[in-house]
Amino acid sequence: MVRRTKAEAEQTRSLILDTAEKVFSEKGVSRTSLADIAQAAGLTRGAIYWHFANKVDLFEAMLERIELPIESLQADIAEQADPLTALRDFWVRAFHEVVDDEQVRCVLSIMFHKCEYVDEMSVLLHRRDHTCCSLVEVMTQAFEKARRQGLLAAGVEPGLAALALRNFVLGTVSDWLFAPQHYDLKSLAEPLLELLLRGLRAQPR
Amino acid sequence: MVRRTKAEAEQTRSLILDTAEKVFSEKGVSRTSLADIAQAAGLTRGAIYWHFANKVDLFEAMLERIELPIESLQADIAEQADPLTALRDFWVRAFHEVVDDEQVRCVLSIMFHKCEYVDEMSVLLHRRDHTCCSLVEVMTQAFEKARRQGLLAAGVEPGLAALALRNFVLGTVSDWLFAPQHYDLKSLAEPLLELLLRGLRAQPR
DNA sequence: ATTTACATACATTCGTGTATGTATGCAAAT
DNA sequence: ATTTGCATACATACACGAATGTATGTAAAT
Repeated sequence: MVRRTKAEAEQTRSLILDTAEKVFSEKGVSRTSLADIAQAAGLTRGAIYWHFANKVDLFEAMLERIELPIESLQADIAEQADPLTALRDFWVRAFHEVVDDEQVRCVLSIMFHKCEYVDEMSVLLHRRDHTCCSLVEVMTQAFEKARRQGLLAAGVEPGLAALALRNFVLGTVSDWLFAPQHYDLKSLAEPLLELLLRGLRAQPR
Repeated sequence: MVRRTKAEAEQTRSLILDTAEKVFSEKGVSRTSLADIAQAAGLTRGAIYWHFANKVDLFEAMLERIELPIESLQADIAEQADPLTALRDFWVRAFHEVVDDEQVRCVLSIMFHKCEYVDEMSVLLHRRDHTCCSLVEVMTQAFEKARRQGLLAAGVEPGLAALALRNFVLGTVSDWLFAPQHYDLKSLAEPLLELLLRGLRAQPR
């Protein structure tokens, strides 16, 4: 291979990132060398070092390509009449995306089970921390809105409910990715979330 | 240091395991060398290689020292009148133990955030898989018993409820261990679980 | 005297980072 | 329209440290 055009170079960059997702998810981040990724991509380490400073830099670039659409969740909550249903639908869609989108599934399984949260990965640490906090904040707003509308069951604290829902959602994705063959997340997504939310909705009388 | 008595040797074995817990949880499993552990324990690699075949063997021995008391949960469910309350109390105690017992906290944080679930760690993989399945089985029995006793809300499938509760519980422990300073799990353990279970209990009328 | 419980020393492998080589695309100068 | 020059996009080669596994040494316990 020799000098390619700019567009082709961008293509090999994407190829490296695509390959990294696969190899990382198979061998784990720390057990895969840059030579492993290069070989799997049909390149050499030279190509990787041209596009990325080192393995951590490549890993971070890989993470950058997917993100949780929190603003979208916030918009859903603001727009829709029933914030609890908005929450449910958002997470059902998210679960469906996890099942259907191989890239999302791959990267999430890396983040949950194929990497180590240590100092060296400070970007990863802060990303996850930030996402966790944002989720609780936005979902707390949803439960507060529900309470104002009389849609929240009595005695349910919005902050606590948001915490519980976050833990449940992340736990569900994590556990399912660990053993996807154990059950069909796509068909159980809505029933599972409805089970959680049924106790939080105000009882009609 | 030279030849110690049998009891002293067992003591250094424990020292190695204790030290491994700490160093693994600080640096991550794959980033810590056996030299790191030996130095932190005031020993040399020779001592580690005497007691363990290699790092994976040491890691597995470390895991062996803690286990989830599933039989205890099964007994609680069988003995107590209200299986849902038994479930709640069991997990509240478990959460409290996570907060109070440094060893448990340390090893769980390693299992959740400081190691990679890849082929090489097949023992770890099977352990986690087995624990997850057992949890769902035992808790399904609890929900089935509750249904027979008329304590389960209508329309709640025991298997689905067990799955939801497992995901919630593991997600909660995982998320809290990731950032323990964010909230006090000890005081929130019961409210969180009660929040989950309130929707699953039969409504009195 | 032999085995135990380590410490020490050594060889080898593996991964990284960097330095260098090299063929090509592109842009300006002629 | 060529040619010239340089930057680009990699491949190749090399040097280094780190970690592993093993072989050997050694003093004490049995």
